[in-house]
Amino acid sequence: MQLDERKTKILQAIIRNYLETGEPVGSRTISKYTDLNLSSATIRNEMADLEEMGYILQPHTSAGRIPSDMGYRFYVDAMMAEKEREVDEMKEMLVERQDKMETLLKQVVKVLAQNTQYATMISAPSTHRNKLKFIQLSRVDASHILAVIVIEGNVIKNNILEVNEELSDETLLKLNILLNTNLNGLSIEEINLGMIATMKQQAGIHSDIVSEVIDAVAQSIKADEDLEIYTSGTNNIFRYPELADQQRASELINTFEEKQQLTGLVQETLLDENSTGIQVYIGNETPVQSMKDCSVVTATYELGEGMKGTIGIIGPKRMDYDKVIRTLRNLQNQLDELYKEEDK
Amino acid sequence: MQLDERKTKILQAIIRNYLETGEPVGSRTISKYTDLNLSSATIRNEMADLEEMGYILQPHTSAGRIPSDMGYRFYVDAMMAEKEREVDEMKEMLVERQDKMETLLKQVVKVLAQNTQYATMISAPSTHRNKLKFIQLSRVDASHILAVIVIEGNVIKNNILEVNEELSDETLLKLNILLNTNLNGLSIEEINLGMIATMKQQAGIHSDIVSEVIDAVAQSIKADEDLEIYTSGTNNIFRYPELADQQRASELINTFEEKQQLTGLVQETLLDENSTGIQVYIGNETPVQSMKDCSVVTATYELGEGMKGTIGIIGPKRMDYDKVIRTLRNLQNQLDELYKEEDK
DNA sequence: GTTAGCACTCAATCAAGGAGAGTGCTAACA
DNA sequence: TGTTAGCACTCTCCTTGATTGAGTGCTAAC
Repeated sequence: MQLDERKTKILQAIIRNYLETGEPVGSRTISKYTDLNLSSATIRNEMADLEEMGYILQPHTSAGRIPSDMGYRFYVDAMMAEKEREVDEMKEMLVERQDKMETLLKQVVKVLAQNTQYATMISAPSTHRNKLKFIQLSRVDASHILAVIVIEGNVIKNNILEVNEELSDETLLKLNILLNTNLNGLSIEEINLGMIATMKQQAGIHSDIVSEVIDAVAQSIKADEDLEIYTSGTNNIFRYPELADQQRASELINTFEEKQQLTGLVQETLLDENSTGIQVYIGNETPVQSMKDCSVVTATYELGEGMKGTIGIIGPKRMDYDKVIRTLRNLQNQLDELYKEEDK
Repeated sequence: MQLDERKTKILQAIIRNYLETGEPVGSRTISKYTDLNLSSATIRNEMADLEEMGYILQPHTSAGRIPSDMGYRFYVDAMMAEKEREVDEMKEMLVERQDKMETLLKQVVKVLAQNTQYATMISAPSTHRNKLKFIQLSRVDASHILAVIVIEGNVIKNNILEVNEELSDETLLKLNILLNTNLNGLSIEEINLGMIATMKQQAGIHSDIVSEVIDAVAQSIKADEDLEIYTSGTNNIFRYPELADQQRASELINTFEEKQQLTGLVQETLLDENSTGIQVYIGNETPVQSMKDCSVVTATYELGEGMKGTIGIIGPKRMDYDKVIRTLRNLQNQLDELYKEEDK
């Protein structure tokens, strides 16, 4: 059987109606809702076909129909193919320029949650393709030195190292110069064993510290990478009865609190990236188990080359895909601009 | 009317039973549960008295009794007065020594939630009585310098400052020495205007930067102070039917996500501190509106003098007060030890 | 191919009727 | 005088059955 034009229209009408109401939609409703001028009986026949084809389903024998995951998928694909809509609203909402990445991300995710009324998340831009801007070792007290690592985009990491011997000021200065001249401007991947060997040699008796620092650099970047995720609007799930029962709500809330459960989503997103950077996961398509009754829309954002992060919106399957996608596009642009400004 | 010994025993029996079951408890249950050897009829008479006195109440005419807020209060006060119980379990759970305060706090709050099966929160120790350990300015690029501020307890704050003119290495070095010699070992309050004036004078043409740095120090410490709160186990509220309905759950979860709503709790706790540092808020006693159907147990912890933070456990009114308080005492001790170790 | 009509199904709602838990009160007992 | 047994009463909860209404599938007519 084929999805002819009439079937498509009916399917879309069903989905759109369901998105609004959250209730199963019957043949009579469609008969009046669309401008097809068909009787409910005809619609019923078509609906039976659509059900057989797997686009819609009945919660129980004498209820209306609701979209299946496959139905949503069809709807979303059709919509994504449409040309982009104009973007304007929400333009000013974002903030003055922010030094602190963390504050910026928290603000973004909050605004987004308020705007969409769904639960939202954002991952800090991954740094591992990024260039080291600056390293600084300082003595904190007799047995500890502080390593401050600044990465392009002004992301700052701190690390306290324990040392056995007390280091003199000159030694520290030397080490600082050594580290900076050798490593600045390099990405994490570009630091290879050969370089490390050379540096250790140059460091003489303090070669231990060199390797400790490099370990720290690698480690501290890796460590946070999969954890820096901010969320907002978790309690929006209670707006949607189909997600609000205790079992589901509890699991979802747990996922949002234990943020490392969200890393799967981030990874998946960065993996199967498409041209727009926007993806839609419906129901079981999502990589996070607890969201199997939700839809998830993700967008990749870029803060200069290589600095990619993920934004996610989590809501019911009957999410307002249109609005969500528009909002995310918009946000992508804004973040892009923000970066350019900062760079000036 | 007076609370004689028998009434007290009956009241405690009622509360204890209710803590376990969460169901209203009837006279027959108490008649068998206690070793008083009284018939249910006698218990009924006493219960009528207790109700009149306000310690218990009936959800509806022919249900058993449940404790009122006042009843809980009586129970908790009586319990707190008892001598401390022995502490042992959970001893090893805490961690190897942690450099990063943040990681430590996150771990603590998580372990606590798993242990108690309630929702938990912890506030980072307030720093404003604390001593500056170390300041370091570094040039990041032509127009930005990075100020790293380390405070006793190895709390690290970063701050990027914009400068108009490019600063030479020598200038930076001079400024670093100036700042450190003048400010190290001082608490935020001890930095007064006279000192700042002297420093500015010594800094000559770079006096702008001195004030900017000091501003940054003050600001960055203040800024985080009321926001660094970590939570865990939010979804534990679903274990308790009396908290799990949508309205309440949604509000609570929102409170836990918008952590600044919890600052009220922290402030309150630090304010009406008692000798043990442990407080119990029952129902409407809690300073956070959304928790009016919960009980909140808070503990003040100290990481060296002046570094005080708050731990909170939020659960239903029929919380296992005994266990919670024991656990918190335990934790206080452990954190205390941890600090001493770190100081060595 | 479309539509009207009818029989059928099922969830949701409501009222009625018990069952069960628990109470208050009274009268008897030690 | 304090305690207890017993009984009538109250109220929630659960079950049951009837009703309603939305929606369907099928068939026959247009």
